[in-house]
Amino acid sequence: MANIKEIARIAGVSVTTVSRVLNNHPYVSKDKRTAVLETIEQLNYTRNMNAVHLITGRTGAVAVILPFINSFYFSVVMDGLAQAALAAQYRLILCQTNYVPEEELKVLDMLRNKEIDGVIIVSTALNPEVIEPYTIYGPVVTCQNSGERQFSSVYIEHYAAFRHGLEYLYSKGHRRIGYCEGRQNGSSASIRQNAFQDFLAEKGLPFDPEWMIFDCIREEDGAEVARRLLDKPDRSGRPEAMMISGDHVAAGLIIEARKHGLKIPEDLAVMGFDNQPIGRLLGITTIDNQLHQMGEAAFGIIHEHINGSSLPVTRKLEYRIIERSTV
Amino acid sequence: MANIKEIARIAGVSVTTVSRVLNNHPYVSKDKRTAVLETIEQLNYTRNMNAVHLITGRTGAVAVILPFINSFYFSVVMDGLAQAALAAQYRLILCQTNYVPEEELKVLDMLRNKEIDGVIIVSTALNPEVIEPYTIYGPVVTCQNSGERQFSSVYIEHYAAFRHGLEYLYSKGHRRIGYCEGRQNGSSASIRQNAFQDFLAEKGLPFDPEWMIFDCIREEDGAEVARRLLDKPDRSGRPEAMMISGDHVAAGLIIEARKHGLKIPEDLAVMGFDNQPIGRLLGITTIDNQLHQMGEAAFGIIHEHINGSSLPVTRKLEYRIIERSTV
DNA sequence: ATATTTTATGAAATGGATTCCATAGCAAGC
DNA sequence: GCTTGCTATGGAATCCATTTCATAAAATAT
Repeated sequence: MANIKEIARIAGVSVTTVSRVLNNHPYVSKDKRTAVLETIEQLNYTRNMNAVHLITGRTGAVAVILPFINSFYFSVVMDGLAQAALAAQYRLILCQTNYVPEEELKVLDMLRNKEIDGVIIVSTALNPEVIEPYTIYGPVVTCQNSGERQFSSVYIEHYAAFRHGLEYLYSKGHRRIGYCEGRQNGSSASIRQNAFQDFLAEKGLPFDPEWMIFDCIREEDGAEVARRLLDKPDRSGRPEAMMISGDHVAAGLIIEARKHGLKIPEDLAVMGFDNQPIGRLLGITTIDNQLHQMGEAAFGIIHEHINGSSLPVTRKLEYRIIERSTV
Repeated sequence: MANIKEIARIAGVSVTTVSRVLNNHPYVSKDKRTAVLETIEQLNYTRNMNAVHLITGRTGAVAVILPFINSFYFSVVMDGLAQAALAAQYRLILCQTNYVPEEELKVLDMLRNKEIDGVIIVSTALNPEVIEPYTIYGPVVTCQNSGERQFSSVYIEHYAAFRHGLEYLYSKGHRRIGYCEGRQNGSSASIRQNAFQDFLAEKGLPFDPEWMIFDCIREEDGAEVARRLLDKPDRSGRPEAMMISGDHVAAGLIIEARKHGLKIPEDLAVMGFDNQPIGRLLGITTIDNQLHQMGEAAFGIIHEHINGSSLPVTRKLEYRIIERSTV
């Protein structure tokens, strides 16, 4: 109802003065300031932020693109983002896109439309070259390695991390190694797959396509893998060790395998990924990849971009193996 | 750069006509329409949504208040919300508040400021009477039962659901029943606590304050509870059954208890809550409380409110016991 | 006493779209 | 031949706050 003009009229000052009071600018006399504040109080006035956004060209909001929030990986990254955004007094628009490219493009269009100040892409179905042109409208930060681009990124070196895990299995004497992955396509998944295949090739280890299993998303998928491996009557037809991206999937596999009397790690070694609480509980040896820090860093970078720094940044995060008892 | 005025000038029409084209209004001749569309294409024009928000008084965005996203409960509800919002072409602003009242009030102020069209409160530290006055600025929906209020809510009947679980334990012959809860305060937690105490009193069952354990948030807390219970040398000093709000906590307890040689459910029956994937994996008997549907319903209600329906709605969701093998 | 800086204030332009209201041509109805 | 209704179009008001520019008084410096 009430607007700045009315406040000005009633307080007997100009709209400029009201705006100054609102924004804590100096050069407002004490009496006028109190007059304005009193009128604001009386009329229960607050500014219409849409008008502010229009004139300032800023909204104090950043969009976050991810496929779904209901997964350990994304909810931890999101928590890191949200924590940082809260501290910086920024708003996050959660754009859960289900990996639908059109939806993701709509979000990038929000940047053109000036609805948001920046976009953080946690995971996307879009190719980097599709994203790049949007950077002229505002800062974009990805949480995936997207090569040499005009936008910033924060990521863990999946290739190195995964190889490191494989080296660890190797050092423990394991030679027949299998591998479970989530979605087969997807940038980090294919990087991990390369790491896996390169490693086997370099070490001259046996490669059995049946030991490379995709679409392991949920706990139950891990259990299913256990059943499938146990189906093999011949023990030598089974891997000795499994590298599994996602501790929850590893947990499913372990619990199911134990049900069938398998000893972990004696009969089957299991190496997880993501350092999830369930992994800690079950004593799963895993690779911590600092998801929370990734979120924090991604927000930090976009925040800097919004406040002027225009050069793209590439930040690699550390990973480390957490030795527990499943290898 | 380019605005509607410039498009109008170059296309040789009025701004009104451009606006009509933009909004698919009828009464625009074919040639003018194409002229406008071509000019838009040429100048790579998109509208400034902040101007649209200002004049229309709508933003197409809804804020979601919750303490943290990184937990099963909240991420599932959020997923439900996000799914519904995507379908309705709405944006969700994730306001992770850490249960800090000032932050929550800031979000409600966004409603006053017209930055958002509505607020969905998944969980809050604020009392309903503090929230109520904000409903004059726009629709508010809570995911907690907040009594007779001027705003809508969607919730499961925690009291009934919890009692139902207790009845189930009772029907299986358990008499010495313990209870694990997350935060001690918090509306649904205290409702559950009442249900627990009322039930014991009515059935004349033994109540030991040591069997009522709070601050069980994480898996590890459940493991800690197991250790504490096992410390009791005397078996009759231990409960026969535990009612645990949160399957992940139940999982922690079960895994730790089994490590110490306890048989579940023979030595200790465990009933979970929330129907989480980990519960399914471990065969935990639990209560499903339709969290995803809660999110969907909450969005549905706020969407209806935004589109006119002003009467507050109260929607109760069904719950059901999922019988597995820990009771 | 004069020149300069600091403080205080407001008018008007700006950001960019939507929509009410007015006007007019043209077709159909009686 | 006259009224009513539909299609098409534009002018101007509206939404509301920020900021530049101009002006003037007061305070400080020379």
